[in-house]
Order: sequence, then C-alpha cells, then structure tokens
Amino acid sequence: MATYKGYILTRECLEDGGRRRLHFTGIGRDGPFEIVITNNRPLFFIPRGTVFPQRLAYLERRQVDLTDFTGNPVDAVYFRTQNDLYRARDRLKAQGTPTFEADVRPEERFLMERFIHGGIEFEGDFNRVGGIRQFVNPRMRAKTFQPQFSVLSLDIETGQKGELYSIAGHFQGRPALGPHPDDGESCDVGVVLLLDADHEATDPPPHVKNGERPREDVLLGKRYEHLPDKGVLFRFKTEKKLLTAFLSVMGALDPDIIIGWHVIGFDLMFLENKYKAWGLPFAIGRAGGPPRIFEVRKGVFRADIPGRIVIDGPPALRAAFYSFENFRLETVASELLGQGKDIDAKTDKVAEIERRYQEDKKSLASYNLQDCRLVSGIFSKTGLVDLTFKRAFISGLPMDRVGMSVAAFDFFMLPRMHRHGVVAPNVQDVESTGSAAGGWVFVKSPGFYEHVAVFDFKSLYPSIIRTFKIDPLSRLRAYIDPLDTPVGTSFSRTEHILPAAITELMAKREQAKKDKDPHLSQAIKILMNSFYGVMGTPGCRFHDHRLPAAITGTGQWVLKLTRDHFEKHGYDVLYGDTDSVFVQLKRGERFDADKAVRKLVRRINTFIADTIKTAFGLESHLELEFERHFMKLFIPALRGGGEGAKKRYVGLVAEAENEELVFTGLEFVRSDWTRLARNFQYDLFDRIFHDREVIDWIRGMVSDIRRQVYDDDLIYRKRLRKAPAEYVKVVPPHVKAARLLGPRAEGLKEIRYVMTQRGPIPQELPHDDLDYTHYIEKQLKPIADAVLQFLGLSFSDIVGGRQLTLFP
DNA sequence: TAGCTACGAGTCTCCGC
DNA sequence: CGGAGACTCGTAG
Repeated sequence: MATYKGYILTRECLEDGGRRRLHFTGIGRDGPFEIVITNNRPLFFIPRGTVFPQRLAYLERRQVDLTDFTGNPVDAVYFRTQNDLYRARDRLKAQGTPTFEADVRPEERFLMERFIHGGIEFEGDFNRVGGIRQFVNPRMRAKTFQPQFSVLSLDIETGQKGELYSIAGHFQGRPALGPHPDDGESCDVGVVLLLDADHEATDPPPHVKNGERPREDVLLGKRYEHLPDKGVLFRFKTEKKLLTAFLSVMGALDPDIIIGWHVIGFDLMFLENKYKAWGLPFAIGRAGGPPRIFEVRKGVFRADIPGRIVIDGPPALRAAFYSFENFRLETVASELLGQGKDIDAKTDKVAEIERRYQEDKKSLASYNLQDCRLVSGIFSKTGLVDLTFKRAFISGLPMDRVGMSVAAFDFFMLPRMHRHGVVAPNVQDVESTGSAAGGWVFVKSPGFYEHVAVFDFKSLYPSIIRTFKIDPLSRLRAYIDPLDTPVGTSFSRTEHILPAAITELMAKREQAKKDKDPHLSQAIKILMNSFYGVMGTPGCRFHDHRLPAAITGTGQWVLKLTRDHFEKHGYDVLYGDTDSVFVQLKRGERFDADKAVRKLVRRINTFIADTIKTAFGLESHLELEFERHFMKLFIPALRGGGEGAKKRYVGLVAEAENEELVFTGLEFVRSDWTRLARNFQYDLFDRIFHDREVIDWIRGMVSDIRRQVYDDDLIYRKRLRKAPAEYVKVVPPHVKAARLLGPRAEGLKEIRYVMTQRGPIPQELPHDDLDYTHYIEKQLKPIADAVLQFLGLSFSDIVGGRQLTLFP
C-alpha cells in the first residue's frame, strides 16, 4: 500500500437502494482521484432514557460521554442509511423527543471530526474506475496540500431562438491530454467549438465513453483552424456533434475548476437543457458524471459537478469585497484589466452576435474566446482562485461554499464541542433568544477641523472574544471559574474554545502578512469577523444573543474607556464609530505627528490592559492602532438640525507628495446619487480644503446644467429589491420609472432613470424634457448647503433665490 | 443549501387642520 | 397644507 497526498475538491453522500457511501473527489500530484467511504454510519444523538417509537429502524444505540446544552446526557444512535436517520428523526419529533445534530451532513461530519480542511494524506490501494484512481476506505488524515489547479474559463454564445452558436474555453494548467500529454507540462490554450451548418465540417473529436480516457489528442487534431492567441477552432455541422465534441474536450482538458461569468445560471443551465433536448448525457464531470445544477435562492445558482469546482466571477468578486459600478463583464474587465470587449457596450450585443454568426462566424468564435480570456484575466488579476482556496483552507468548507458563515462555524465548533463533551441542537430547534445591540457611534459637533488623528482597534470583536473568553462553551460552563463581562453576562475563565482559535488565527495572519500572502491574511480576517455575526442568528445552532451582546457591549465599554482616557488627557475626541476614535491633535503635536501618535497608542494600550487586568483579572488582547492623519476634516450636521451626523465625513489626507480626499457615507460614495452630484461634492470639497474660490464656480455649474453641459451625468441608479408591482405601500420615484417599462421591467434588479418635467422616466425611454430645476434643487443644493452653512454662505444666496423658485 | 447592528436621506402617504 | 411617520435604499463598521 502506498501513501498519497491530495486535495479534496468535492464531497457528497450518495445513497441508492439502501447502499450508502461518502464520496470525495480530489486531485493529487498524480492527477485526479476519488475516495469512497463505505464503512461510515450516520448518527444523531437523543436524550438518554428516551423510549424509541415502535419499528424504528436503527443499527445501534450507544451510551456516549456527551451531554446536550443543558447538561443532560445523550445517547448516540447509528443508522444504516441517511433515509433511515431522517425517518427516525421525524418520528421522534412527532412523539416530542428532540434529536441532536441530526441535520449535520455526514460527509461534512466525516471531514470536520478529522480536522480535514481539504488537504489529506491517505494510504490504500486503488482501482481505475472511469479512468480515475478510486480508493475504497483508505486510511485518511489531514495534511496540508496546495495543488496546482487547472482552470477552464467557459463561455457560450447563443442565438435569439435558443440555438447554441458556440462553446469556448480558455484553459490554463496541466491537461489530461493536450499539446504535451506525456511530459505533463502546463499549457495555455483556447478552444472554440462552433456551429456551422454550411462549412465543410471537421470530424468531431472522438466521444469519451464512460469509463474510458480519450485516446486522441483533441487539441492537436488534424482539422482545425487557428484563432489569434493560441486559439483553435473546430466547426460542427449540427448542435449534436458540437455537444458531443464538447464532452471530449472536457475529458481531454479535465479541468479542476470551471470559471465564468454567470456560468452556472446561464451557460451550464443552457447546456444542460441542450443535452437533454438532444438526448445526450451531460457528462462533463470527472469520469463522465453529470452535474446537478439548481437555483439556491432567486438568482443564486449552484452547480455540483463530480470532481470539479465551479467558481462564478460576480459572486466571487462580491464575496471578496470588490465593488464596481455594475458587474457586467465589460465593466469589470475594463476596470481591472483596462480593456473592454470586442463588442463594446454601446452596440446591441445580441444583434452583433447575430450579425457575426450570419456574416463572419470566425469573428464570433474569436469574440467568444476573448470573453473567456477576459474572465481568466479577471481571476488572475484578483487571485480569486487562490483567495477561494485560502478561504476553504482556513474554514474547512469546499471551495464553492466558502461564503457560508454558519457552515464554517459548525465545521470549526462541532468537533471541538464534542471533545468538551457537548452536542448541539438541530438548527430547526433553535429559537431566537433576543437581539443584541451593536456598535456605539458618537459625534461631538459638526463643522471643520484640522489635524485629526484616527485610531482604531485592530480586529476589535475577535480581540474581545479572545480577551473575555466569549464563546458558546464558556457560556454553558459559566459556573466554572466565572468572569463577568462589562455588560454583566458571565463566562468561564477556563472552559472555552474560540479564544485559543483566535489566538492561533491572529498569529497565522501575522505570519501570512510577513510571508506576503494577502489572500491567506484576508481569508483569516473574514473568518474571524464572521464568528460574532453567526452567534447572533437563530440560523446557527450555537445561537445565544447573550454572546454577541457581550461582544458588542464590551466593545462599547472599550470605546468609551478609550474616549474618556483621551479626554482626561485634554484631547478633543470628535467622533467614533464602533472601534475607532477621531482625536484632535494638540498644537505642539502637529509637526511631529508620527511621534505623537506612537506615544498615544502606547499609552492607551497600556491603560486598557491595566484596566482590564485590575477590573477582570484578564490579559488584554486589545490593540489600538494609528490609522490615519486627516490634515482637514469636515463633519456635516444632520439635514434636519444642528447635531452632527454619524457615519458621514470627508477628510483630506496628505502623506509626503500624495494627497487624497476620503469620503465616508456622503453622497460621493452613494451609488443612488447622480454623477453630477458626486462630482460636484468632490470638486466642492477639493476647492474648500484648498481655500479656493467656490461662489463663481457654483454659479457656473448651475448655468452649465441649464446649458445642457451635464446631461450625461443626470442619471439616477437604484436597485429594485422587489418586482415593481409589489411596491404597494409607497411608490418611490425609481419604482414609478420602472413601471413605465411595463413588461420590460420583468426581473429587473436595477433601474436607471432621469427626472423630467413629466417625472421620473427610465433612461432608455425618450426624455428631451429634463427637469434641470430638479437637479439644481435636489442634487446640488443639499450637498452645497451642508458645507456652505459652515462658511456663512447659502446656495440660494449664491445662485439667486428667484432662479430656483420660479419655473422656467 | 439563513453572519450582525447603526444610521441618514429622500420621498411618499396619511392625518388633522 | 404641513408635519409625522413609514418605507426604501445604500452605507459604515
């Protein structure tokens, strides 16, 4: 028996005819493998002493040294199949008996109990099944392994009547078969399969049958044409031949990861239907298996493909906190790569695809392949595959589910709770225990300030969890050596799980920063920050609102402590939000601010550590950091009155040669204000912070608006969170606009509209009667007055009141 | 096939006058 | 007709 290392890509529990097995697919140095586990039995827990209902099908009931959350002992009950388990759970529920952890997916449980985060070392013999090495019940243990993924960027073009025009793929990695099948070198190649009834067809590459590896070298087959940039084009007389050839291409390239743009909800779903319509198996999985594609929520799709992972560009970018004006491929590509598509946004995309298909099929093929390359480029530039891998590596979740915070918490917490003798309830049985307050926000007075230092606590909530031992176990065991948090709720000083985990994660994160591994660092940050959130939702089996309440309440206490300390030492603390304080530097400190803030940070951290030591007998892991120095800062008043507004400010940062305006919460950063307003606000503050003239400039803006100079900047953009007809209580302007689109508004998620004499009108409808007065009054005036009032000026005075109140 | 709360602004709608 | 409050969205952290 040999030992292997590898990485698990997919995991599932398969069950048919009473036969049940866990199925893991992955890749190692020697290519793909699958692991089948047949000797694993599903289980849940029940209260000890429970009497089973009649004819309950189970294998074994065993006393175990575990209790539920209330400390009552439980038994483990084992079943032959998952179906037996679910039936038993339901029958027990019907007689009022709770079950525990009956909803934990068995394949996840298998991995989490072994602390396997994808990387494994395993020992056993294999058989070749479907061309893939299959190991049955090998010995397995966790072992770090980072594979070189092969990635296929996939995109299709379709006709208006639902024809499949072409399938394109840009492949990077080591193909199963390819230009260099023997030496296993990495390659970079584009393939387009094109429907062309008139062209003399090339022979389709040989179909890969189930259980067989392709014998031909598809990419170097004899009859193909070249496309720019290492692309090859195959033409097919019929859709059926094209679809068949695509299976061969998938078999030959054999990618680990499929990427694309809405690739699941559009491309894969479209293809699935096509294969079905032609009576062909949609066998794009490893060893020829079919994918399962489904809509998880409205507009959110998932694809489970045997042996492969699908990562869709837009949701993956969102999860990594990228933000763009919109998530169209051309927008994101031009932003990240500085290039657009072959067909630019202004032309009618559908018509252009149609034209190319009719007149110049080869150019359609190039276009199709170019989209694939754009997606590849976006993934490369952002490192999305690596980030996704690192998130999976840190959380234990599969790469296509890394965003699932509750699942990540389960994966971490369940096995550790078991080792502390506790089992958790089913999620279904969790009820909300109440809600918790959040962060504390304060603001002193609105207006202009100079030399403001911003400090914030590094990972505040994770540090609080670590310092005050806040987690589900320490709450359950609060009777053992208790400590009281500043909000009163008590926790055990000695019995806890999360604090040590956070200590470890923070250390790993420091190391990742040293190692220049930003994705690992980001993955750790995301996971640590999710702990607080999940404990506050009844969708998490460990929910107890006292946990997040203790975290946020302690956060508020720490922030107040910090502010008070600064004030006691004679500083004005102008503003604070959750984990930050804005401190006015003293006159003497302004010229060597670096030195001053270093000293302040040292002093406050010592003070906080001393306070926590004295008051709670705990070692502080809180760390205030210097964040930035605003040369100038403006805090607006509430629109309604004299108070300062929270979560809204703009500051001027100047470091060496570089200067930057930082807007927070203001119109400039809000996507639902017009470009006119956003540009106006930026330029206005740019002028004011640099003591430049504003009065004539504002007058000029106003007159230019009426002279139609800014007509392209007058578009409002707003999301529609419901269908237009579903807004029954109030009908806001963007909904009014959407309704004018009639059936065209179907499924519309976002509307762009302009304000006309007739009211809001969708951008795509004729509008030659723009309401300039509206834009001056509603987009310029409020932005101007928010700051002018502090300069003894007013917008109306500047532009002349009559001009505003009189309709032209 | 469910992380959290705090906050501001604009507009609409209702209600009392 | 004016004010209050609800609704909706987008944002900070």
